[in-house]
Amino acid sequence: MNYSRQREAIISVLKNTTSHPSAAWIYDRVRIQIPNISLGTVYRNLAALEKEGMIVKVPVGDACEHFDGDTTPHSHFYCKSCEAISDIPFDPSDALKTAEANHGFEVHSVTYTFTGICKECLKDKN
Amino acid sequence: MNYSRQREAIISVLKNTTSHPSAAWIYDRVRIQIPNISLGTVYRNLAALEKEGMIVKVPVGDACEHFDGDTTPHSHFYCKSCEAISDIPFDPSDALKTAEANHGFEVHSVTYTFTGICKECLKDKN
DNA sequence: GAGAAATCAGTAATCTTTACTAATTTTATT
DNA sequence: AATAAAATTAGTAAAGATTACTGATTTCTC
Repeated sequence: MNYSRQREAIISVLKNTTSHPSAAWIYDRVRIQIPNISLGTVYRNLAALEKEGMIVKVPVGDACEHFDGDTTPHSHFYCKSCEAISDIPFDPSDALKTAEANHGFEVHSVTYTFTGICKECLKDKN
Repeated sequence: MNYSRQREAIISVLKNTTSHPSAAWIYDRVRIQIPNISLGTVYRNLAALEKEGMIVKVPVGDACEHFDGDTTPHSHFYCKSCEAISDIPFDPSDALKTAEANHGFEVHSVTYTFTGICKECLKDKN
């Protein structure tokens, strides 16, 4: 993989947020530095980085894909109300070993997603 | 929610497969019974059934959404090679309790997705 | 059976993502 | 530093998934 300024900027955006952003959000951020970057470039690089294991996809079941620059073992919480994705320090790696041992799969990653209503949104309801 | 023949057919398709199908797949199946059903009807009913908790979304990070008629606690394995989604009898409900207790979220569901290469695809490689 | 509410079929529109192409940038080599 | 091959990009077009809309049909309640 050759160097590119665009890819560096995308990595930098992803490594400096905990918001698990979509491609569109990343595009908006990167455009501050590189105003004429193409949305296709963002998508292409996100796919390449995911393939290399440098970033992680976080599918939560809303309209679009989300990405995470933090590849250490942890879990996610998706709020159905405000649609935010937050981290939960829950290491799923034990389950990974169990799955490989019991089912014969070659497991590359485990995504553990909790869905519900977050603390802030619960507050707003009362 | 009023009765509709279309919704019954959709539920029936979902309850009689373990393949975690997409809306398009469900549409094709239901059309055998109801040839002029509309794709929009399938989407609308899937959303309504999911809201009611009668079915479950299974986001795996491919192009489209998948659905599961089995709402009992279990987990999923997504094969990156053949793109099949299979069940794993891994009950995530303990983790749910942990998340609620430690983080104050109101957790509605937990999605535990393993991603990798399934047994059959591993066989094909050799 | 009649009226109100819910649902539907069919179509159009929207949104996300991918594909394509000619131009630019990077890398390796001299 | 100049050069050629390979990788990457911007910009645009196309594809695919999902939602929105409208007038007609079906379901429910009385």
